[in-house]
Amino acid sequence: MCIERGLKMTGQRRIIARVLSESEDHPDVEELYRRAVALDADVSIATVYRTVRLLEEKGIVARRDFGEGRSRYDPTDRGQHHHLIDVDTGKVIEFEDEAHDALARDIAAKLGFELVDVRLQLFARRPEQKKPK
Amino acid sequence: MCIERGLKMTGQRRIIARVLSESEDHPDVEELYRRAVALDADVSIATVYRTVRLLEEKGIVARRDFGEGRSRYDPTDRGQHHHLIDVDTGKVIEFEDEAHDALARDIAAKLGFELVDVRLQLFARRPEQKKPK
DNA sequence: CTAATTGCAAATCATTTGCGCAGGG
DNA sequence: CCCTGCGCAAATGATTTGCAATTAG
Repeated sequence: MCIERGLKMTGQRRIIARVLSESEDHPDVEELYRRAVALDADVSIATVYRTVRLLEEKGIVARRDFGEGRSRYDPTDRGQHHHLIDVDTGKVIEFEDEAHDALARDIAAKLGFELVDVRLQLFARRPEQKKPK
Repeated sequence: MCIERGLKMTGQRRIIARVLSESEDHPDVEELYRRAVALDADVSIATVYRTVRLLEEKGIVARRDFGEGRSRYDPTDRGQHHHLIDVDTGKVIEFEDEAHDALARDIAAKLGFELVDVRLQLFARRPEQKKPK
């Protein structure tokens, strides 16, 4: 899936790549490290950082920043998508929206630009359950 | 403009508030500190951090994160707006878009949520001037 | 065999915080 | 006068990096 990109396929890279491709959520490096160690103890957190950076440069994973001070990652093979963050639970929901992407392209064009990438994050809450403060 | 919020109006806060309200761009703390010192030497970077956090909690400034690893700030009296980042120059352009905000509300509603906040960033480039690599 | 990769620990970077002192109300 | 806010320097937390040992191709 990512072997033929000029990277040596080492044991730790294999593990980290697997952890990433199997993840359905948006783990941070600490979490990736935990999962990797659970599969094979021979990984250091430094290698996770290095690998994740490498995969990001190669376009295999996307780095996300939800304003928590650390980065989260997810494989790009899930397709271009955006995020809705439940402000009460912190849960992240992915979604795609054709109409939105088209609108984004239009907005950029109107400003005289050609769109390269869009980052959209919706912070929201479930309406019914009023949080007692 | 922000005095009656239960904050003591000290000299350094006055300076930092002025620097912020006069800024047309999105300075980071380091930059705010530089500008503040230029007006009045009696400010420490720690105070800039403290003040900026305070003003953010009070809703007087907005914290932005353009994925550079540090936060940038701008006064909220400029209104709710989004950002287009020129990927070649790093320049940030602000814009508003009614249609987009409505669409965002719709998307959240469709997912069963009530929108609290939207963060939209367009990464784009000017089409004509091809950057020589 | 040789360059790429790893682990570890030390180094960075942005940001926060403890503490004794100063100043606003 | 009292409590809040300040400067300083040390503490934190995430991420990066130098270096010597290890390994993929």
